[in-house]
Amino acid sequence: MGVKANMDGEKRLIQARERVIDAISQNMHLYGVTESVGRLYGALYFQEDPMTLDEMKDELGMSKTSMSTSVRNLMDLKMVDKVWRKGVRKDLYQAEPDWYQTFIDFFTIKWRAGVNINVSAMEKSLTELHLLIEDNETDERIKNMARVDCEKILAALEYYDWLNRLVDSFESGEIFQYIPKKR
Amino acid sequence: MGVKANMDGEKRLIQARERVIDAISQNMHLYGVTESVGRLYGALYFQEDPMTLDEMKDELGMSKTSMSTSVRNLMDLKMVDKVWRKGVRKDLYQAEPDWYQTFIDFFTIKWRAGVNINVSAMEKSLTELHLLIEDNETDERIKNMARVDCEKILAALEYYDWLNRLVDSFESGEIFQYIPKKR
DNA sequence: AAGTACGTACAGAAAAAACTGTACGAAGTA
DNA sequence: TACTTCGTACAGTTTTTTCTGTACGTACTT
Repeated sequence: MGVKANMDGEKRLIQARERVIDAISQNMHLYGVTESVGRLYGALYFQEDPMTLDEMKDELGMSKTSMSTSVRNLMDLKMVDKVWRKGVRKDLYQAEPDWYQTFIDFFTIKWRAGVNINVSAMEKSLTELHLLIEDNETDERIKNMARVDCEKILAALEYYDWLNRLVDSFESGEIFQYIPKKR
Repeated sequence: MGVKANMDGEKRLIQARERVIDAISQNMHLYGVTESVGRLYGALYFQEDPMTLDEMKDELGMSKTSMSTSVRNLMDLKMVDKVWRKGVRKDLYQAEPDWYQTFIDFFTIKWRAGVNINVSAMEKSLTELHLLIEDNETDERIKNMARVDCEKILAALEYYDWLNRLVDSFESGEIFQYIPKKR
């Protein structure tokens, strides 16, 4: 078997990987993750061993600084873990291989953040609107607008309660009772 | 009741709205939607009547061009509908008020797009990897790597099948059997 | 048919973000 | 203790995205 054939085989392998990595990063980009960060996750996913920052930098042809921030980004999303290996001084990172878990972590993190932002703002505004409605000084027209706004906010809060319960069922794995992993 | 009190009431109302609108736009920003687009959705949500592009432009203090593209953006996400009103020549837009539906549309659109991107890339690469494995010319080391990659891709495809079924349960409303709207 | 209002394509300007290189602190090594 | 190695904070640059103004096609009005 010639060297040429090997080279070719390796090239074909890399190309097949690259296509999938591109798709992964495009996909992640849909949810506001940089394509570079997505490619890094893809590279880590296919890499057999955990990688150091320097290896990532060589693999993606980017600066070490970028690798540092990108990998931290992925860690925040729980898509990558730092691993320890005896005798290795550098930090090692590996991709979380369980995509079910990755999906759940990714969205529960974001959804909970969103719920928190919105619920606290809405509760605060709701209180203010009630004060406004109960205030005798308030113009009747304004009162009516405030009442409508209260209704809208209450409807939204009800939805956020639902979203919270959805997230709970993701986190607890209860969702897999309803939508099983394997058909 | 003095004019001053009215003004004040209106200001308080607007402030309460503004806080919620900010939270909404921050939230939407988490998923890669521009903050301006988010604020526009928020404005439409609280506006009692459907709005024209010119009204939006005045409300947000931005160009009409931006309103045109932003509102189209929101329509693509099914967060805003164009409505028709007798005798009104301008296009009118209103926010979809049902947040359950908005949530479902938003994520099913994105998830389906992601599934399609990834599944087609993975199937193509999977075929190529199988050819590589079956090719006698291929170096054994490469074959082994290809086998590992195949496993990873198959695991991912299984996950995408699950995601597709999850999306189905969102679209059909079946999810509300498991996670009911009201407690 | 001429005039006006409306929405959007497009090119360029402004703003935001992603990325890099330098510098430095922490932690290991000799 | 002096010397490396490593990771990241930060400032500045590059790239990308967002936003605006102009211009034009369509459709309504007179």
